Amino acid sequence: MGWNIKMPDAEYVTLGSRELDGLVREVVDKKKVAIDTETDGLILHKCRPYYWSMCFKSEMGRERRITLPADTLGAFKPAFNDYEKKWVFANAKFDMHMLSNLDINIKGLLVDVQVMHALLYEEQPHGLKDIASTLLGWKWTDFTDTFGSMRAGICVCGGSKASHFNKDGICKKTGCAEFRQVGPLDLLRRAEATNMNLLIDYAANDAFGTWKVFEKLDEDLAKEDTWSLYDTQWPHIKTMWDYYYKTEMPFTRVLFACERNGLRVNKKYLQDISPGILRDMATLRSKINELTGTMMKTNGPMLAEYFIGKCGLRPHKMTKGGKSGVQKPSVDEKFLDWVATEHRDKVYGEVARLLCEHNKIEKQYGTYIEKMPGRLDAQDRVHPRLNQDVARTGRLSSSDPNLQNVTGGEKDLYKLRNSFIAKKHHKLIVADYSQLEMRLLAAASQEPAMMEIFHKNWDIHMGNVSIVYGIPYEDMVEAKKIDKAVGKKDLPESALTDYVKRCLSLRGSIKQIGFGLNYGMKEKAMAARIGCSVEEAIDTIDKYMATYPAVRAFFASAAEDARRTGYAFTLMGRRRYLPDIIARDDYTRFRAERQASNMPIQGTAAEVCKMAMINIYEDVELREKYGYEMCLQVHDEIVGECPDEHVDIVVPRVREWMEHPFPTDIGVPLTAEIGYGDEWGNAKKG
DNA sequence: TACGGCGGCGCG
DNA sequence: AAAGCGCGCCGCCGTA
Repeated sequence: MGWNIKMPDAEYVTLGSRELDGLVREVVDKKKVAIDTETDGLILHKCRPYYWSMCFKSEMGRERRITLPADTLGAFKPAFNDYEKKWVFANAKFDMHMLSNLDINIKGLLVDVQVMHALLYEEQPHGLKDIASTLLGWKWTDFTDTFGSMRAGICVCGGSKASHFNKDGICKKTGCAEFRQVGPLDLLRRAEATNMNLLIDYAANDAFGTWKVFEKLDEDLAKEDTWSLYDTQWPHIKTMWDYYYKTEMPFTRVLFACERNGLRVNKKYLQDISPGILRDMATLRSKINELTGTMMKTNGPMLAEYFIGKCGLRPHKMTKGGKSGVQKPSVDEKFLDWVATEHRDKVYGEVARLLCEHNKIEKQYGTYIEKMPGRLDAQDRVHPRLNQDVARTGRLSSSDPNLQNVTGGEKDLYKLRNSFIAKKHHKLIVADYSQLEMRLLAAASQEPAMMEIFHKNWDIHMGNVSIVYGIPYEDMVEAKKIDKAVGKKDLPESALTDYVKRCLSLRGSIKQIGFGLNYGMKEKAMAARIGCSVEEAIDTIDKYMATYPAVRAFFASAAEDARRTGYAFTLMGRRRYLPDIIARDDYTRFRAERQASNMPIQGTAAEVCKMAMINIYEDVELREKYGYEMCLQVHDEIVGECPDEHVDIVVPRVREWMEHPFPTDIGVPLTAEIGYGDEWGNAKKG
């Protein structure tokens, strides 16, 4: 098996066996137990464990490594109900879902070795097999290698004894043509029938590996000091061990609750808007075919051939070239937009416009109309995963589906955000931080002038313009009002005087500067973004930096510190190692520098939202008395659901936790805007 | 036929 | 040669 250590024999304990009662008693007494499940699939809301395994240190100081059938789980309820016990998992939320689907609900603390690993080795993969192999030098075969491929078909008539299909889809054994895709369950059944010992051994490996990896990571976290911008403010978080157990471990339970709740989807709404979208796409497609005289694919290399080869346009940039390394002209939205405006009177200008429109609709249709119904549970709720060990900055990521990139605002042509709704007699509570990253920039740099803007509760971009250019803040506010009124046709165009226009344009450009700096943008890119000359961009940046010298110093020291220490860090002391910061290659090094200046801001913003969510979750009354349940986080936004009658109590309470995520002040006020409504897209601020 | 890479684009 | 941080997913294409 590739093991180079002495491993305890795998035990197998079944329901009704003589050993079971003794084992339950022993587990009840344990402070820490590693467990893992073997399930019939990966779907969070419906798959179930068929076997499970555990590992813990017995009285003799020796690890026990045990596989059990799922029907034994009920016997361990006394252990699962212990609030103090630490349950060690690899990918805890997944196993929690599987157990929960059998109505087994673990009350104790959820320790996840993958999350622990992500804190120390954020640049590496965090799967259990990867961790075990890099930390301990252990390897064992994965599920597919042990039990066979899931790709082959399986015969329905064959029952639990799996029979493979030939290439024509006919069962080799019976000639039966009725088949379905092989799932993990089929493989487990096959293993049961053919080699039960292998199954027992394999299942026990995962729990044992989890346990050994846990022991190592637990020690290593304690050796790792946090280095925080504000370390004196949290004397109780001295090491990464402290950080893990006080922050990430409780957060896992919060995320599990979010995933478990999911969001309700209005299936009928999706059905209703589907035909119209299909019609729009078909219309666009036929127009494109007509104009180009071909059955043109709407994306892919054919586009380059058409615009560059056939129409003779000059490409803006080239693609990377893939495996073959053949670079082709890039046909992205920017290019299509350019063609559509520069050549609007030509046939291909119109084609570009139509392609642009079509491709956006196609993407949204595929993602949110076509695939969504298959993801829903019996209550029409979708359960996106909220991954705690993916983003190197410490942010969450969302997948299956990703609800952190649902189209919104103007681009949401078919109001897809409104397909996410509250359940009956409930409202969605949508809470947003305002200008979180800009506030954290002010706090991290301790720039007094910028902090002052937030203390006065000014709009940061208008405040920046006001200070950098000496324009009275009131004028900026007035300009924005006029702009809004003209937009609504309450005022004539003539109300937009040159002065008002100047105020508005300065706000726009300084806003881009603010974002650009966070991303480590250089003046050239800034100029392109703002739509001004490079000289003007340099001038604006200079003015900005002269006004906020501490901000300049902050960005400079972010890169310098990373060069000296090898890593960038956040307010709570999470690190991101950046070996490329000393790369000889300029492009590589510059990228590391941009990452170094972005990490403290983006990473700290992630921590702010994380702490807020923990606070909200641990405010038990919110849940148990007022029925508030969290559903989703979109980086600086927390989406929850609560009964209609409790909205007035829940909203200010959620706001309070968001605005005070830490036990101490960070020197800049944080503010959250909270809206509620029946649909995600319509949650009105109130 | 399945998979991985890539281009492109959605969000913060 | 390249100069915008962090993600995930779609369709397409080349590959085995």
